[in-house]
Amino acid sequence: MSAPDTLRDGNASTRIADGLREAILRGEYLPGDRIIQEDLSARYGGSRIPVREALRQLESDGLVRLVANTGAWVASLSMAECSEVYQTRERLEPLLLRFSAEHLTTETLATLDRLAHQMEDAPGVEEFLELDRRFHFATYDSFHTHTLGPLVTRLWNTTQPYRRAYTTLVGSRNRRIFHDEHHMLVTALYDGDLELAEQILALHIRRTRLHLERHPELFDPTTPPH
Amino acid sequence: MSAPDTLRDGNASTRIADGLREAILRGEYLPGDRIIQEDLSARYGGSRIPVREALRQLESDGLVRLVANTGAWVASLSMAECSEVYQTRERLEPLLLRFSAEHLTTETLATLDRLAHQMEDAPGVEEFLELDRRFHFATYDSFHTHTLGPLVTRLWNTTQPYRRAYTTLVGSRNRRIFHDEHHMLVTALYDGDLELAEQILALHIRRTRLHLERHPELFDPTTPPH
DNA sequence: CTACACCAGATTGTATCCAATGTCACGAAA
DNA sequence: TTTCGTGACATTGGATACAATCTGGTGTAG
Repeated sequence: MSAPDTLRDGNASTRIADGLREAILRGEYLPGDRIIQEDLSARYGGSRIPVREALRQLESDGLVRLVANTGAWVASLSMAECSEVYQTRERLEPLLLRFSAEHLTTETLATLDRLAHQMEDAPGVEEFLELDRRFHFATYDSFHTHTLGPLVTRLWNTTQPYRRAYTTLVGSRNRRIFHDEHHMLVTALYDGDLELAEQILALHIRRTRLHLERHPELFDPTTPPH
Repeated sequence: MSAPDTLRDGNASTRIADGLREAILRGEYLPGDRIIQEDLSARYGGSRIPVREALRQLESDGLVRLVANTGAWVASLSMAECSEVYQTRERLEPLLLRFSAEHLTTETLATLDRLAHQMEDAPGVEEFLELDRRFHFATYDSFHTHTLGPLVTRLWNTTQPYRRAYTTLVGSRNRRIFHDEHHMLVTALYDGDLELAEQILALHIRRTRLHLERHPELFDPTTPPH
C-alpha cells in the first residue's frame, strides 16, 4: 500500500510522518511505546527537525501523544475511548457510503465482491485486516471528499491496533456473521438500495463495537490525563 | 476565551499554534491569505522552527494549507466542501449532544437559556457568532470526550470564516427561526427528551447549511488541487 | 526500610546558519 | 503585444550546535 522509505514527497517531514504512520498501522510500534526523536532521525535519515514536524502531524492525527519537554508515545485508547470512536464511525461512515455509492461503477462492485470472498480465505490476521480495510475503503473511494474521507481514515487508524489485537485474540471464530454482513452490503449496493446499505453498515460497525467491548483486557486500563 | 500572546504552555509551537488559530477564528486572517513564517516568528517571538511545527499542527486541523517548498495559506473552502462539513456535523453533533445531555446539570440548563436569550440582543456579528458558539458548546461540554468533542470543534473552526461572512451578509434578517430553534432545543433538554433534542439540532444544522448554499459567492470558486 | 533530595545522563526545545526551491520582474525574440 | 527564458530576490527546508528540561538512579536522613 505504501512505497518504501525512499523519497516520495518533496519534504522530509511528510515522508517521515507517512513512514511512521504506516509503521504504527503495521503494528511495528504498539500503543504506549515511547518514541525517541533521534531513533526516527536515524531510521528515516535527516535531522530531528523534520522528525518533530512529523510528530506534530501524527499527534493531530491521533496516532501519537506528545508531552512538552518529556517525549512522544504511540497513542493508546481506553475501552471507553475506543467505543466512542466506533460510535462516531457508526454515524459517519453510512453518510460517506451514501455519497460514494452514488458514483459506484460496475468495476468497483466487482472488486468489492471479489474482496468480500477473498476475505473468507484470508490465512492470517494481517491479511484479514488488510482485506477488510481495502473492502471498506473501496466502498468509499468513489467520492472524492475533502473532510469526510480523511476523517474516517483517521478513525480507522486510531483504532487499528485494537482491531488487530481483537482479531488475533479471537482467531477465525465467529467470522461468519462478519462475512455475511459484507456480502449483504455488496448486494444492497448492487441493488442500488442506499438506505439498506447505510443500515447494514451501521449495524456492522455497531456489532463490531459490541464484540470489542467484551474484551476490556485489550485496552489501556487508565484514561490518560490530557 | 484565550490568554494573550504570553506564555501559556511549555513550548513555543503550541503557543504559536493556539495564537494563530485564534487569530484565524477572529477573522484576522482570511481564507486564502498567505502566511509567512518569518512574520509569525516576529509576531509571537522565537525562531521559525516552532512556527513550522505550529503550521503542521494547524494543517492537520484543517485551518492552514501547506505546499512543499512554496508556502502556507489560510485554508479556504469551496461551497461543496463547506456543505460536506455541515452534513458531517449534522450526523455528529446530535450524537455528541446525546452523550452530553445525559450529564446536564440544572446550572448548565440555566446558562443555556440565558445564552439563547442573550443572542437575541447581540448587537453585532462578532457577538452573535461568539454567543452562538458558546451556546452550542455549552450543550456539549457536560461530557468529556476523547474524539468527538475535538472533532466537532475542528469542524466548527474550519467553517468559521464562512459563518462570519454569511452572518455579516444577511445582517439580522431572518434570525427569528434561528433563535426559535435554540429555544426549542433548550426546552427539549429541560424535558429530557433526547430524541427530540437530537432531531432539532440536526434540523438546525441542516437549515443553516441550506441557507449558506444560497450564497455561492461567499466561497472559494475553485476546488483547490490537493 | 521508606521517603526524599540531588546529580548525571538522556532527551527534548530552540536559535543560527546555510542550502534548496520557488517567485516574479525584466528583457529579448516571435 | 504576447510569450518565453533568465536571473536576482524572497522564502522555505534542513543540519548543526547549544540550552532547557526531564528521568532515573544513588545516597542520605528519618
